[in-house]
Amino acid sequence: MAETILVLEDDPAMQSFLTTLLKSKQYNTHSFAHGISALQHLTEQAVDLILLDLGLADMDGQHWLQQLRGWCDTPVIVISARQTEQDKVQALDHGANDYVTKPFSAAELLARIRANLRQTNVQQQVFCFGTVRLDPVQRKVSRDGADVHLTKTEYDILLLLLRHADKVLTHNQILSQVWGDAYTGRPEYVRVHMAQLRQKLEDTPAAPVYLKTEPGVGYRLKLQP
Amino acid sequence: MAETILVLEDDPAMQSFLTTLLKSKQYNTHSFAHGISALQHLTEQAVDLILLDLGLADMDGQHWLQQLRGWCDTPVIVISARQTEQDKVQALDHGANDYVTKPFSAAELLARIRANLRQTNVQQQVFCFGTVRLDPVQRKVSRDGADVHLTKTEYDILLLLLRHADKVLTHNQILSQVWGDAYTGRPEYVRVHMAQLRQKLEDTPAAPVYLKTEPGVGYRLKLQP
DNA sequence: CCTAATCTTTAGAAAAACTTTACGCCAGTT
DNA sequence: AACTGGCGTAAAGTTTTTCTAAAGATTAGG
Repeated sequence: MAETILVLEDDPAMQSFLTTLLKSKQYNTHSFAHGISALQHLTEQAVDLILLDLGLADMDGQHWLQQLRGWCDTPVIVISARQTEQDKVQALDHGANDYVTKPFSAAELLARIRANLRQTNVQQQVFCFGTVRLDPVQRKVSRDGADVHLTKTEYDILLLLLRHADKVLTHNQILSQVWGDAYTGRPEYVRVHMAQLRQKLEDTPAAPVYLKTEPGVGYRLKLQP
Repeated sequence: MAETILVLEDDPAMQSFLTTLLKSKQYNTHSFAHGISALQHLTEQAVDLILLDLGLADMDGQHWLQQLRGWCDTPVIVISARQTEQDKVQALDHGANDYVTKPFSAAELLARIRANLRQTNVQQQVFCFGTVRLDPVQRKVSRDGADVHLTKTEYDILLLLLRHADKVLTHNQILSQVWGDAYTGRPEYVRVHMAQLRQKLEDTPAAPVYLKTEPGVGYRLKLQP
């Protein structure tokens, strides 16, 4: 499953360079030129990593970062032409996870992206809840020790929920991660497949203990009943 | 509570510089010149962060890192005189969290240390008042340690009040933020849901201590009773 | 102290959201 | 060409949430 990276960069040439680079490595990208619209997007949909150019036109990048950190822990890599020590220290203390100065090499940026994504994905081999186990390496799911066959869609949804265990995922987050951005606004797709997952994984599908509905919002996978 | 930093560096002058710098910032330090002894130490005692000089005499730093990552997730900041892109990419892909090239500024190194320590301490923002806690990441609310179920509207109102704690929010501000601009002028919507919130969160809903009414204006959430 | 406006609380109606099942289509397989 | 499994669609039935309305309490102002 591809990770999603948000790019906040107001220079069109640079934005295009970054998105092309990221897409060539199979990342999903969401690009924004304005701080406001990026923040708005993040409130609606979580991403796995953020690339932030400090030199934004509409607001100060440092200030943007500070604001974001009030409520969001997503890793942020700052990209900036400014090389002074003070800029770096300030950005890192405002919550940046890494700082890259222009000009930078594409390979180094990609490596730093990988390093920052890695620490998010808790290097857990097997995900568990109740008697259910999901092994992402073997792409296998079992319940009470017996293998359970999941379709690709079901598996993708379950893995997404497990990667964000105990958090609520909105219908649109699930749709865009599993089906693709073009499918947002079709919550019924998710519902049908959630019903299937409950049939296969819950003791009492009609009264689910782990795969919980959050009416009006989305779904949450609870690790504890 | 001071964090402990392990320094693996075989140049005595550099090691001394680093430990002095770290101690001046109240970090505990454990210094090693040999990869083997550092590994040995780590098996016995966990540290919060590792500073690794790639130019070790007794073994290759890249290889040391690779070995460590087999069983240990502690953040590693690599320090190296080698500036080539290939070295950086390799170290980051072997599990380094950050890469600093010599010569570096002390302030920048300290800032990067802070940034890397920060992401370990899962310092997720949580809003609190009385015994009530709201975790915006998990979208969960608890009271006296027990989960409290809030509907979407109730949750949205509470989060809005918490984001503007101790300030008065007018009915119309709440309506436009939670329902949308088209709903201003219907204060009764807010009232019914505020009553619900009090039922769920206040000890004596009829005499609220936190969710206060400002007659004629709106509501205010007081952080202190 | 009286009045009008504002507010709390409850209950039930209405709306929205959700679950579940069934069916037809499509792609890949036999 | 028929079979199969997986998916999207639709519809019926259920649950949850929200809105409405009304009765009683509180507040602000004269």
